[in-house]
Amino acid sequence: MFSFLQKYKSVLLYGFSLAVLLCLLQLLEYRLIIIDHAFEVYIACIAILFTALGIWLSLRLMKPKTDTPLQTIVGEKWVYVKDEATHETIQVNEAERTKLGLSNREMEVLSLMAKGLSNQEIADQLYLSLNTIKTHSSKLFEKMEVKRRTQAIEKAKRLQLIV
Amino acid sequence: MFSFLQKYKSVLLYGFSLAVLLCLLQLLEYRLIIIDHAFEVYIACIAILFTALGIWLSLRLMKPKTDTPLQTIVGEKWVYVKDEATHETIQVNEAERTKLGLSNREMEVLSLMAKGLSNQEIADQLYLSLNTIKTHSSKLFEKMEVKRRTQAIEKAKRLQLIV
DNA sequence: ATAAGAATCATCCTAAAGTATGACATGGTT
DNA sequence: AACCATGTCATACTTTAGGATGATTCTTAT
Repeated sequence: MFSFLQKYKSVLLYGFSLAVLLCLLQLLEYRLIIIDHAFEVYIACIAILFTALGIWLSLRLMKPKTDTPLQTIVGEKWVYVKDEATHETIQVNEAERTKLGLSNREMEVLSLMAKGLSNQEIADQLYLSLNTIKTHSSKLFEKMEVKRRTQAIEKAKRLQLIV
Repeated sequence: MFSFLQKYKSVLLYGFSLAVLLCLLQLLEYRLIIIDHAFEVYIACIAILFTALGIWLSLRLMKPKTDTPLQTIVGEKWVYVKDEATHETIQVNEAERTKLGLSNREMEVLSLMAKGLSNQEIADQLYLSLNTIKTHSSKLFEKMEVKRRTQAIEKAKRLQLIV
């Protein structure tokens, strides 16, 4: 019963406000029926009002589909980590990281990837060989079950492995 | 004069149909005023009609030109999304978009890139040639002043061009 | 009516990314 | 001591990405 109300609350609200509006119109009707010439004005008012209602309604009904975010995760462990590059504390989803079994270096490479660096640039930044970065990224993709660095970035951001 | 008609033809059309509708209502009015009890029905008809008009109007005015049909977007799972330009995928930060001068197709390609798709997958998705996607992405990088797709994704997310 | 931009596709070429495999060193675990 | 995960690097190879340029069609704006 409660969930029913929850689910259809918007519909009920629309219905209710429509009813109220109609009641108001009824009231107006008896007031205006005396003034014979005001009829057209009355009709015009109704027309405008309900046009507006229609617009409002459609705008309302269009929106709700968009605000369904991907991550509404509850009850997970969050860890605060200091970022060497920017010295900012960043939130990382440690649970997902251990689940995927990503090592420190792999995380480091991943976050630099997400910043848009090429493998060569990552190698320069970490004072490593290009081949090493390739190895890391290959293992990374394997563990994350993705094929490309762009997929890795997308998944990492979605799982809040990186920020 | 002709271009004026061309430009505002939709507005004029709306105005014209509204006028016709009102004339019809006027006609109905004189017919129904005799049947005293049908007044409420009359009002209800008007209300429904104009609500519908409002909905129709707002739908029309919301999406003027983008006639991109139903799209299938690949990720880890297959999701069917109706891309209407105003919703989730495109046009989050319109100001930045126009500042960079990104076209509709470029935005579309950009958002699919950010989902982790390869150029070939994007081409398949949009029923376009691989070469076309390459052209789009090249122009995209030029306009965004980046060198790689990962940089484009990073910048696009930072500027909220995409979600 | 013409110019401009958007969208499409092609070819040729280079750079970067990604795969596969092997090797070696190190630090912690059993 | 033997084992294992991690990290490092290399070679060889395939695939994908990206740049440069040109051409065509279609819509839109001046």
